[in-house]
Amino acid sequence: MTPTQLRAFAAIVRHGTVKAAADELGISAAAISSHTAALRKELNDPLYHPSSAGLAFTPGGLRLAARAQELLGLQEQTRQEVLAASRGQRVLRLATTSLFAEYAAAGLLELFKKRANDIEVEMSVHPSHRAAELLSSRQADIVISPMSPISTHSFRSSQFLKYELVIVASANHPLAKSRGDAATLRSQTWFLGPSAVEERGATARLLKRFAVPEENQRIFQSHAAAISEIQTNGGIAILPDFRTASYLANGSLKRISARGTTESGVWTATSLVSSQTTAVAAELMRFITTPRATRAMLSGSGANIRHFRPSVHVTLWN
Amino acid sequence: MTPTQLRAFAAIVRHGTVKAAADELGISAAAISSHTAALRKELNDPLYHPSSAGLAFTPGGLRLAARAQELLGLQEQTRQEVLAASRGQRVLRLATTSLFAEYAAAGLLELFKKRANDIEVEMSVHPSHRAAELLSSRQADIVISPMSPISTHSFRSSQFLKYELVIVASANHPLAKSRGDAATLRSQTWFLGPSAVEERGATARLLKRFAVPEENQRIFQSHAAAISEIQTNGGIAILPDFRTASYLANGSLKRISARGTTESGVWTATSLVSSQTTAVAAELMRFITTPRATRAMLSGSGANIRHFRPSVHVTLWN
DNA sequence: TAGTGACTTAAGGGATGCCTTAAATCGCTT
DNA sequence: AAGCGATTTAAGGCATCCCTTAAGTCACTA
Repeated sequence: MTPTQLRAFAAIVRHGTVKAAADELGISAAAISSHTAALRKELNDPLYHPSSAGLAFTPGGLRLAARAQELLGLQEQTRQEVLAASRGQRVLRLATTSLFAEYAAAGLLELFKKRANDIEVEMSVHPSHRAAELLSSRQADIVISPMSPISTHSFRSSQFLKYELVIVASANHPLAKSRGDAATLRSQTWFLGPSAVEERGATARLLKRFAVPEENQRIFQSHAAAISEIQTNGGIAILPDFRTASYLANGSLKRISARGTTESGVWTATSLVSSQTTAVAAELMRFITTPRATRAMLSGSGANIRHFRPSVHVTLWN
Repeated sequence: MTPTQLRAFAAIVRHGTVKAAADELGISAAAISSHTAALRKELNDPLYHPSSAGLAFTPGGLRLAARAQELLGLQEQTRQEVLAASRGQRVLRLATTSLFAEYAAAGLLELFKKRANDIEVEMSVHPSHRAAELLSSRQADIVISPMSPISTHSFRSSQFLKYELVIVASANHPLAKSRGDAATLRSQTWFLGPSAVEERGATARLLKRFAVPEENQRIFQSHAAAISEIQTNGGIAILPDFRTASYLANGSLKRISARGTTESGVWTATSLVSSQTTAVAAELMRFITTPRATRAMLSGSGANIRHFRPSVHVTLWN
């Protein structure tokens, strides 16, 4: 699966014929075909075959078509990023869990970016058990997740923000008035964000404590979407305490208080030791524990236009 | 930038020394070094150099480190996907705009997946101008976006859902009571979702019509997050009409009605012509226009646990 | 100052990649 | 049934890749 082979296959896909692909790349049709042959052998799939209406791709061929383009694009992007980096463009790659990304990251990053105006920040969401792997393979400069700090000869951690998850319901929910017991809570429909997919972490502990059956869990693309659902559909949801104030103040949500309806966690930032990490990452490690940073995370914010590129990708399977 | 070179470099990054990388791959240190030399030449960057505390990577080297791992991972994933496809695993790749992904996709896909239980669905969000490119390069089987249907010899479109964007504010917002004029609306803070980043489309038309200055626009990671902000922070937001009913009913939001505060669009599904597309895609093209599908999109839903893998990636730059 | 350990460069051989032309195969058309 | 257009296979030449061993460079240390 060399780049040349992928380029040839991608050209076939784009043009629909081998000949046109050969013309585009300026080589003979036979050369294209031999690249295909190599791919067919490696992947053990015919990929496509001629038919009356042009080429007919096999399911495997269609999968490869999609990914080939992606692989080549990623390679080109890599080239440009390395070039940009050598020209002095500084990048910070931040990996976080979904709850932090949604409720605390925006405020932190907005403030941090003001301090170093030429910096580019990339934030991606991962399950917390990948933290060490992401750092040591250098896929992220800093990982923020709710784990106990790991201190080895290669990692450096600092805890910077405590939070509590609480259970909330809409103001007119029956449970908002009477204290509910565990069985009642378990039988509710729980409207959850992506953090419910994680197997560890505070959300998972809450779900486990109440033994919420899977059929009572509905998961949404964002925590905000889940909260929005309970305001109209009944049911209950989980929210960090520092984001409840405004809802409680304007009366749109009520907090459910029963035994064990809160669960606390501490967000921890981890990076490689300073000799192995970037200057920007070390700077954020220092900054993240300052009171200003804490205030920014707790208050949150939205980004300004033109400087914000979100990317969403969702997979549903069986 | 061949796979072999990337593997060698990734091993150096993981282990921190050339020798250890050579041992892992079972080749000599000189071989590793020659791979590095090739990369250095191609990318025109030294990538790293020896230092007292192990290897010190250049900024470009760190960028490459991150991407090399990703490239290799994507390649391996491709291999497995092609294999799975040849075993009969069926996949539908759906590309949509951000508004559809958040407000209509969940209900549609949940229902569609019930009809064909072994199917895997991948949904990704893209700007609508990439529709044709995504289809013809086979990166997506179906594109859903608010465009006028394109009908050529290679594409097939059908419009399936009309929607209207309306402007909303929290119930206690001053504008909720009095009719506002354009100047008043323009001076509000607009809390927006990712759709505001697009240069065309209904959201962009609304922002343009009121000439909302950029400093009044705050963009959030999801439309739901933006809506949640206006309930406590004042300001106004944009919402599809079919999602307003529940908010209006429980009084948490009010619709702002002034001249030009609505903008309509039609979501259109586009695929390659049936001879060029997959059976699953053709099936969704038929299904999407049925009344059941319409109802499902308008009512929406969340996915069941274990069958839902969201992925978030956000870039902030200057 | 010589030694040591780690990385890089040089040289060389075997294997593979990539492209060409030429021939073969296959499906469709006249 | 022959012709035609398109794809594939075969054969061969040239370049490149990939690995090895051996020598060179450099920083640190005894």
